[in-house]
Amino acid sequence: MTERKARADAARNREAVLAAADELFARSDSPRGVSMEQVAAAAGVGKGTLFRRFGDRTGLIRAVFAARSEAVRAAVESGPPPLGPTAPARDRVPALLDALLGFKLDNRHLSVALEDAGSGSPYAAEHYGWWHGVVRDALAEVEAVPDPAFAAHALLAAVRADLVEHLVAVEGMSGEEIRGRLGEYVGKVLDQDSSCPGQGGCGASATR
Amino acid sequence: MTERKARADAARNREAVLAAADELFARSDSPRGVSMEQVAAAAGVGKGTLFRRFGDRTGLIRAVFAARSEAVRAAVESGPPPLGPTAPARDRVPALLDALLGFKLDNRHLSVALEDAGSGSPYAAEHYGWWHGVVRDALAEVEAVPDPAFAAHALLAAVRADLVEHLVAVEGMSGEEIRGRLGEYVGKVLDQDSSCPGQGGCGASATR
DNA sequence: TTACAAAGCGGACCAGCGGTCCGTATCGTC
DNA sequence: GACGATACGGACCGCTGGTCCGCTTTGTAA
Repeated sequence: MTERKARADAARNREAVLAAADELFARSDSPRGVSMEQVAAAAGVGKGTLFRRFGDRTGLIRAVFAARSEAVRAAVESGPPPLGPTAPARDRVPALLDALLGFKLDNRHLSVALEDAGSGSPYAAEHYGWWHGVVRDALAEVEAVPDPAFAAHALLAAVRADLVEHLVAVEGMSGEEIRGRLGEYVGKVLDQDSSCPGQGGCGASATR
Repeated sequence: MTERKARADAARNREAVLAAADELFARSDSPRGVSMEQVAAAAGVGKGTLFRRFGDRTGLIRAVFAARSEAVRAAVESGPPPLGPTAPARDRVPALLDALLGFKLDNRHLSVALEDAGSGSPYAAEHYGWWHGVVRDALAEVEAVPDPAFAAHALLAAVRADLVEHLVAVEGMSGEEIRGRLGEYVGKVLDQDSSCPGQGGCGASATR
């Protein structure tokens, strides 16, 4: 009925391609170094198949990326605090960014590939729109942030894949280091200056 | 001596190429749509000349970009406050970011072209390293910022060319609007006193 | 003014890419 | 087993960045 009779080989090939592409992107240093022909060969499939199923190179990358990020997405959409929607906004924003950063650290090459995917900017991808919406809405509940939409863009920019890649590969930072710095930075954006008037007023406990 | 006399035609061609490329990138919607052959043709020059002088596509783009940004660079390096080095850091940081944003607004397409220039990430360009250094050093003089190096990366990321392009082209924001929002945002990162109220105050402020 | 190397030029040429196309093999069904 | 629908695959195309080398232009020194 509404169900299209999916052919078995088609489904199998789809999986094979996703797996092969994932593998190749992870292995390769430069995403541009991975050609569609290579992916096809690695998956044991013809080039035509690849393009028919995914449209173009960008479509393939997006599909692989979507498959990989399913878990994080689920955690954000309906997981427990602090990532899930029930968490208080003040806690959720850092958690969201940390989760996204963690994901990019775990899938560096793939993430870079997605961002420089030929057609259109990274901002055109549905993936970005989704993250921006989530972060914006969470920020909107934090009074100290006057412009949630812009702040969301700015914060998300701080975890751009190529920046993360640069910090790791060129500046030699560890994942944990980056997470720490990002946490501090996000905290700075979220905290309201009004809560801490004058200098030296509020000292005391450095909650870690 | 060490100076080789530059041939007149060589210099003339160089200028012609830079001008033609600048023009083409400014006109074209997508930087990838501008081919080296087009640039060569527009400059009235052979393709070989182009590659001999600039090495590769990335080199060309960087050269055009460098020529364009000379003025801003000079203003930052030895201009009057608030952009120049004599300005107090607290005023200079917003000024720097505003200047960079302004430049990207004025040279949107070229900036996007530079960022997605094939070889290497945007972070590999000398241009980025320079900006990062300036912003980092200025931030270091603002006590409220615990990690100038990371904060500089994060702030610079907020004015990435493709983000700016997105805000203008897709979200329909005006240049002035963006400047305003950025100003607010930067202020948020810079403000705030060095200490915070006990409870959940300013995220993790672990001195390492 | 002429002669002559060195510097520079240009466009034919190449390998490789993303993407298309269509004859052929495979699948699911009756 | 037969048959239509569906998916396959790789030859093929246009175009790109980049190379190469015979030819022209330039600056200089006689």
